[in-house]
Amino acid sequence: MPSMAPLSSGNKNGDGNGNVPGRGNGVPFGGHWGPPESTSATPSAANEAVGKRKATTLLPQTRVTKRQALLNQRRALPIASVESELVNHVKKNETLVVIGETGSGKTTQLPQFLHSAGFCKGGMMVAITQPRRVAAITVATRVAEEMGVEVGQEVGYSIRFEDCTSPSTQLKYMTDGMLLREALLDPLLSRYSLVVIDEAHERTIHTDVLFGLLKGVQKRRQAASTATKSSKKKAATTGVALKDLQNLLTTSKTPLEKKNSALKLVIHLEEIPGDILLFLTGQEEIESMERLLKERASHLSPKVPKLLVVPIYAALPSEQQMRVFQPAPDGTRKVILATNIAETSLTIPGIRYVIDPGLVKARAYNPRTGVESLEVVPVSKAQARQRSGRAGRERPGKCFRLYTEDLYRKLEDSTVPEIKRCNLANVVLQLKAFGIDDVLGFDFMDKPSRIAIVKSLEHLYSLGALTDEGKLSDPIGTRMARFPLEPMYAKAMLISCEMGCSEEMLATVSMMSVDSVFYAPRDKLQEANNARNRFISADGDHITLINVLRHYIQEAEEAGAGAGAGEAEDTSSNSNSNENKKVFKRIRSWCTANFINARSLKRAVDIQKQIRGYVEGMGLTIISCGDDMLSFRRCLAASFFLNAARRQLDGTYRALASGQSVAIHPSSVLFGQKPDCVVFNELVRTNRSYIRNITRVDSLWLPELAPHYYAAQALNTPCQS
DNA sequence: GAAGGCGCG
Repeated sequence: MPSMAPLSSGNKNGDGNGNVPGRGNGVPFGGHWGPPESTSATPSAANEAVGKRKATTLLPQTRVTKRQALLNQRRALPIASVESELVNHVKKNETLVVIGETGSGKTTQLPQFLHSAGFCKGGMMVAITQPRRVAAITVATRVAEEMGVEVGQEVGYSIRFEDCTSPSTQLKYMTDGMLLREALLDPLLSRYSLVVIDEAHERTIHTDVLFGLLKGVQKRRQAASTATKSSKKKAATTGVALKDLQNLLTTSKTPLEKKNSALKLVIHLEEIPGDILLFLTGQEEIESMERLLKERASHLSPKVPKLLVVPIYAALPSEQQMRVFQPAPDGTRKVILATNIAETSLTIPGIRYVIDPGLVKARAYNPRTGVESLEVVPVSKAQARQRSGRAGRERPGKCFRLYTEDLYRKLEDSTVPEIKRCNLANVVLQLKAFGIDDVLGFDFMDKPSRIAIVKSLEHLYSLGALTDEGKLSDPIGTRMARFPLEPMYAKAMLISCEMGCSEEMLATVSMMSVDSVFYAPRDKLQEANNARNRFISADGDHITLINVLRHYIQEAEEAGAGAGAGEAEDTSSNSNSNENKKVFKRIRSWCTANFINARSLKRAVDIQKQIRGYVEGMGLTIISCGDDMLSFRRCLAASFFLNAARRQLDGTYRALASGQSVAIHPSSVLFGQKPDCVVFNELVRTNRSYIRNITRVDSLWLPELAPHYYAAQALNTPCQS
């Protein structure tokens, strides 16, 4: 897979005011500083350093002069002037919050300062966490280059499916989720002298759990040893540097008006040439805007620059995603229609104009009903700044905000931390596995609501992961916590091993753990549906997805991959041999022909392989039920009994656990069918409440297979149609 | 009757 996202902090456009204030204990996010918006930034040492870097890396040079050039660049970074001050603060304080702008050198330089200061002596490491995998890889690679070592040696990285470290590794870049997994095996994180939590302002769920956990680790390590320094945390807010950026504020109010304004703005922008980045909320909005823009652009007078409209969102197949990086032909203006993927996850060079309608689709969670939803909500001020910062990275740019200055002032300062907006079942299971029995009393930086935690405890108890005393059960709970899966899927794996269909369940949980493998653009919906019919099972989506995975692996084997599709792609990406390229190409075209998202499916294969290893590591065996899909459906009922729904007299469905009315999602193969009773994997609310990934079951199986949950309920009355 | 913001393990 090509890596998509140049690291944001790799783009050096700081304004050169490189103050890096040290702060005392426990004052995270004590302030935010940086240049005010709409101000011109003066050229600075940091900006000049960018030019030098580009020039030096392009010229063929000897290794020695290249290192010298790298060293000069390092010295020009704002953070370089405060190295000794920073190191002293780290030595003096248990916890340090470092705030500096994008490009000031926090991510790449601070770890090297710590390395020079001796924090990696005696086999100890410094961990630096990142919210995203690509960032962990690119930063580690960059730092290794600066230190003149091979990545994986003194400087390494660790992400899911890829451990690029060795016994000599001293600086270890890793995803925050990966450090959490490590903490399960080594609760004192005894191999690390320091932990640096980068991009802490993003407040991912993993970052927030780490904060609470590290606070406990500090206390226990202090108690265990007063002689050694304990772990340190660094929280970094990335200031957004705006170069000559102006904000044009209009008065649109409703999303529809904003859409029209955005449309008009793109068409009528009489600004000097430069690409436009328009933020929209989702795939559907992007697809309709794409149609509208193309239609209008075809009627434009020849005097106006032509428009090249390029969509980008996470579910788009990667070949199409790559189009945003291709420069527009001369005389053509590129217009990128993006979701918030373009906010942090990928940086598109050459953007001169950003149009920000001020809306974003955000996850919301109602703990009372257990329903997750995606709601279109106003962005926060921090998000608005982040968006405007995507323009003018290389030269002056503009951001057009489609809302009034008054509305901007009313926006929240920052986005609500993720941990307050989602289902906590997995977090609570992990905390229990860390030995934290009092989850309600856990030291969260922002505490989720009591009801959200209690609901998660109830959920885990229903799955048998907790004892009556609320402790992690053994072996069920301890085994569940070891899987990198949602608790319900982890339990499903364990049950399937007893019910003789673990091979099928392994395929199911792998497919459930990735974004939908079916790619269905609006304009080719019929074609996509026809393609899906090749795999369809009348029993529902789970078996349909198993069929997809089986066909894929068979295709890969026929293409000459030997041991399976995962192996095929692994080899092809690591090798340049023509044979592997051919295999890779054939699998790709099979995916395209079947409207299958190759990236998602590849990921499912990787997960399948990883989970298989975990199951076998527990001494359990993976066995297939062959064609006995009845057994498998019974196993689905036994596993997903909390997510069962029955058809009502009026044709709607009632979710049995919450009692709420739901409908079968149009993406389900059972859409349009009228099964009496189903189990499902997701309950999402959009215009109405939909259930997704559904299998037809017999309602009598529920009290039979989950008597502890259904014994009291009368399910033996047949549903009338 | 008609639809999937972004990540991480």
